[in-house]
Amino acid sequence: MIRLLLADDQALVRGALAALLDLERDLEVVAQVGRGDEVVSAALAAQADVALLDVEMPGLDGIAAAAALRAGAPSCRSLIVTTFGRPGYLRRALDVGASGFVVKDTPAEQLADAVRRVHSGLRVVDPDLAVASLTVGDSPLTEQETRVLTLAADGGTVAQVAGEAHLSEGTVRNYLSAAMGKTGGRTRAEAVRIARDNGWL
Amino acid sequence: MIRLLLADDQALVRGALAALLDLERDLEVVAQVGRGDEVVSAALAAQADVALLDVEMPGLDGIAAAAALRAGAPSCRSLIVTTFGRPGYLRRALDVGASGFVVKDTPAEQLADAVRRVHSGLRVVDPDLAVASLTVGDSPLTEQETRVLTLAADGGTVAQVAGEAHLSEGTVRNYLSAAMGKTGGRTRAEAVRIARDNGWL
DNA sequence: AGGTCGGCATGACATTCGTCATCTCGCCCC
DNA sequence: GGGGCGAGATGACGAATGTCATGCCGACCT
Repeated sequence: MIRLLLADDQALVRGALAALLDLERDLEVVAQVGRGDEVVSAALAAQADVALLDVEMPGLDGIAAAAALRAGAPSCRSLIVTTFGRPGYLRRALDVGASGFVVKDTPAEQLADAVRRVHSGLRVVDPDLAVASLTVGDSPLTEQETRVLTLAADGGTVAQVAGEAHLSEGTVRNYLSAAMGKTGGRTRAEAVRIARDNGWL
Repeated sequence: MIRLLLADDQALVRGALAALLDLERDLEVVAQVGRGDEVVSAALAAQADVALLDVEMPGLDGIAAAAALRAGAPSCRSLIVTTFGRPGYLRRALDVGASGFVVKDTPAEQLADAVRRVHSGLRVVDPDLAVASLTVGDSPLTEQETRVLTLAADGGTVAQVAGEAHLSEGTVRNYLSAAMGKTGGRTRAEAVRIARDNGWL
């Protein structure tokens, strides 16, 4: 009997996944949480074998949660289940010790198999995404560029970003300029979009 | 026995919802599609009573699909099930004749009840969203403003948008300026964000 | 000590943007 | 025919943005 933990911020999806997986004879959902920062404690309390983690979650994102699991509950393997097939997500997830990465586009029948493979120590990776991850490569952005770009992502002015980042206004422009150069975007907004699509944010 | 049609572009979510709803004695999933433009034909072929429609779908979005259902398969009621609780979505969905609107945050147990209520002719509306819809109101943007803002949404420059829209460069700026005024955003990107959050795009 | 390098700031410059008043043209209405 | 009206265009102007060269400073070699 494989003991499962579900982490997804959408209660409906969580419950539906639980229903789907509980249909399998050898699977058992023993915990559900809606926030990333509750994953480790729930995994410990429920003695979960495998954690299904969404990437977009309040508190702690799924990748960070996988890292926390690795540290705090090493016997629990993690399988990232996410809406967005961003190459950077896959790379970061594997870097952090996740055992599997599945996008929500995959047929429902394959999920249980993915869980079993992960539980038996194998790695499960979406093949399309794997090649995308290779062609796109790692994020070319430095830490600061990422930070500034993230702050600028919701459309604030340079002055606002400079204030939030405790940087000079000119420096912010420099970082944004560098980020635009590296992403190939001609505009700040375009750079944000490209970085998002690649999972670099 | 209530016959259900599921429409969601994410196969995993679709399958999971099917598993969840099939647990109920009086519910039966008779069709599943991954695109909005397959909804009507599938509903007719399967003689569905209620259609669960996601908003974000390729081909035709869930709201347009609900409208198409109203016209092409009037005996099938539609229940919008969406990730994003955008007030504008709710309003448009109701305008178009949808019988219910549920966000994916709601507990899984309530979904079956929502389906039953919709089937019996009642309307199901998320109460929080209903008040939000009242306070936010309808989109203040004109058709052109919406179009230009949508084109500008992915970060292109004014010249690009002008080319795609077959408008003068100055006119584009005028529309963007108007859109920023109406949304309250100080920046083009911010206007995009606000319009998106309200479901005006 | 000297040298190099990365993070941050500064200043100057050409574009681009956001704003506004104004003009044209087609359309509807009386 | 005349008057309004809305969509689109134009032009001008100040502010914000994108780009680049340069200066400063602390860290880290050797």
